[in-house]
Amino acid sequence: MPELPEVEVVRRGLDSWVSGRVVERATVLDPRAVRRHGDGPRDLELSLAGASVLGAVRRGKFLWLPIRLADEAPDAAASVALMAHLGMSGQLLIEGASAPLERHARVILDLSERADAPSQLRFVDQRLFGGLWLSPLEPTSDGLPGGTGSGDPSIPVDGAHVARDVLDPALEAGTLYASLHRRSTAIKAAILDQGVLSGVGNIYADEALWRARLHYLTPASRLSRAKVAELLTHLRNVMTDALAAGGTSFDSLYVNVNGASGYFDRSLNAYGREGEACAHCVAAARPGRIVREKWGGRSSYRCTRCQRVPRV
DNA sequence: GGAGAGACCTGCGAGC
DNA sequence: TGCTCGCAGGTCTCTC
Repeated sequence: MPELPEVEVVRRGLDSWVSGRVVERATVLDPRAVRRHGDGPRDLELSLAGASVLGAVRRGKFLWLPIRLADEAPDAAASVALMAHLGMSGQLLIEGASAPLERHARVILDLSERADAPSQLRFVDQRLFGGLWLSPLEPTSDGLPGGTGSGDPSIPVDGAHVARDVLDPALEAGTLYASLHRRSTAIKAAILDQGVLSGVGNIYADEALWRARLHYLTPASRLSRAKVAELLTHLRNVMTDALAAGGTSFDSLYVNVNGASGYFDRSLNAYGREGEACAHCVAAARPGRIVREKWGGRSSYRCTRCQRVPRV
């Protein structure tokens, strides 16, 4: 399932294949994929027709394409963003118009001709947790670029609630500590909260907590400033490692814009390793094993020995 | 305002 | 063989 590294791989693909092109036609095949567009699928189709794509930006797991609408001046800055969230199973694929339509294709954008690039951007989503919609751009609250891939201090209204993500150099450990220090909730819930820091999903939360030797139920407010800085470093490292590997893929649900899967799942130490020996413990000749536990409606993986249950 | 639970959604595998 | 059920999980909404 797409998390921050996977979304960044997709963003880079969109930036190279879609930026500078015009949407000649938008076709919504399944209205459920654009349900977050308040004015309905027909309005989305009409708004996108003739719009120019000016880039590809990401904050956390939210992607957006700043666009200039057809009725705006050719030199005008983007006033609106085409938002995209991949949810659990979303894919944004660049394909030729003659390529067979995917079973779960939901939206098709026909793009202006470019000799070296296919002509369609397709949004494919099996489970429909993701979607596309339009959102107006507004200035960022801190005057900094809105996200990765942008030099422009603007952000979509629908992305303004999302905190800066793990790979954003503007996110500082001190800011994260101040945010966590106010929370009595479990550390895993805190780092999954996109309003605290963005881009962390279930897989990488478990991996970073394993690297930091923290139990997922440890109260966020109990972490020292140094431990928060260490956790942020682990989060950044695990994301960077995953990005270098092209993302994590357990099945065909996550692919880049060319349809290729990543291979970081082979490097995971906690997530999906139920019953296996913990790598920390193997190195220290201890008997720790990875267990899977249900928490918050989803699975959490931890080592029984180096991620012990916190004392209440 | 913070925290937790439930809903959304579909394909797959297990169990009967 | 075919049916039912549980599971996977990011985000939003609702309730307390």
